[in-house]
Amino acid sequence: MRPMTIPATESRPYHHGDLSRALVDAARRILEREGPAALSLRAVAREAGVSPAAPYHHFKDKGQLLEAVAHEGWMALDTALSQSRASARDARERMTSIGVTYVQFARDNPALYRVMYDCSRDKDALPEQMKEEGAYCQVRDTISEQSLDGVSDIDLELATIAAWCAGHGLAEMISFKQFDPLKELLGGEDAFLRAVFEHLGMFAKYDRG
Amino acid sequence: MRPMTIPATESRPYHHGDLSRALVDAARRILEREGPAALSLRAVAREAGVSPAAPYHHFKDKGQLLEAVAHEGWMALDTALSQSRASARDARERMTSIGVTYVQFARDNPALYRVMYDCSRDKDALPEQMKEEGAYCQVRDTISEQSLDGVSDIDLELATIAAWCAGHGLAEMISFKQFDPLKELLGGEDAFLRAVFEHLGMFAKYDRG
DNA sequence: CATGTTATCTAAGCACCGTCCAGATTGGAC
DNA sequence: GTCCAATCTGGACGGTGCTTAGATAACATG
Repeated sequence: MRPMTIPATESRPYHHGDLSRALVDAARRILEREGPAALSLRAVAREAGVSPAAPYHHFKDKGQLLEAVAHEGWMALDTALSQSRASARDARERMTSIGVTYVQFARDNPALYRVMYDCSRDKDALPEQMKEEGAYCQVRDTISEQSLDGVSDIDLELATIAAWCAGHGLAEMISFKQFDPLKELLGGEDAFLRAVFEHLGMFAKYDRG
Repeated sequence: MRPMTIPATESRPYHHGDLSRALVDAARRILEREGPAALSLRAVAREAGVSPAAPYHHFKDKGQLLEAVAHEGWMALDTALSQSRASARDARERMTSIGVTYVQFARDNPALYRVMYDCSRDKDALPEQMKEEGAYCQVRDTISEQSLDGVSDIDLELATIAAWCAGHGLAEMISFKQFDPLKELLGGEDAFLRAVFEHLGMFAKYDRG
């Protein structure tokens, strides 16, 4: 007695169409709406309108789904950083700009940023791709661009690590909203970020200016 | 038929004696033996030889138990840092020493360090006590000791934040064991840590030397 | 010493979680 | 049209955090 006519117009026409895509989207929606604590596999399946076991045909386990979400986070960070680099006037401004952009990304996407690093913490490793062509490379390239010619590869790598550590540390501290009075004193969060990065003075050694 | 004589010699003589203490100890034991993922309330109760509901008479919920564990972590970090400061020869060495000690603490107690910051992440705030008399103060005092006289309070606070961020960031990166080749190149992890801190160069502005 | 109060602990149960399995459904290849 | 393989569902298992009701035992009071 169920219609055999045009079931194609239903909201779920296919088996599900592209469920892995839908699951990752659902996860990101939950993440923004309710935060990382509410991100259970079952909640994601519910949000996608599918049974709790369905995700297992597309992801080995919950961790692998979260990795897919984290991966999109890293790519979003990539584009944010490269936009920031492109819009900066000179090499020096590019350095500050990329650092501030990194921290702003973490501030504006706190749940996503947390998933990105939680995945890494569980695996005891940052994503390989990030080191080979992603955000980490952009930091290294930016440092390299404004470095003096005699800087060795080791120094360049150390500077990149130092910058990355400082950025990540600052990003986490920002989420612990305890510097607010200081921020006001300095005239807003952006000014605060720039001030901290200045105090890191991490690039003095390489600065062409 | 159970003996009414000398039940006092049993391993559990009292109701439980000091269960909150026993629970925190059990939690730390599990943490070292099996890592943060295995740290469930029920596992802690099991390890302490007590029913799953017993902890609720001593802690409001699981988070509060973890906070107690984290608190002990912060205190342990406090003593490690002050020992490090006390054993350093001059002010400059004290700066490097406290930074390296911080990262070493995180490396040597990875599970505990993670619980410490996971608690903070859940509460969106670092522990108050840390800012008022704990590790954070030690960093600020150490910077203050070697600073030039004209340095303002704001600059001192910014430098402390910068140092803390760099230390925490480095501590997390170290746990992602991806700098190992570089470490070997530089002759071991300690040399690596010192090199990174040098590249941060964060105290150039204040350095008396 | 008997009594009652209070803190502590247990047993059982709730809703939820991640995960697996048997079976139903479906799209596409032959 | 038939079969196959991929996909999805319903149901189950053990685990989790947490609550409630009731047992137990230390302690203060008479």
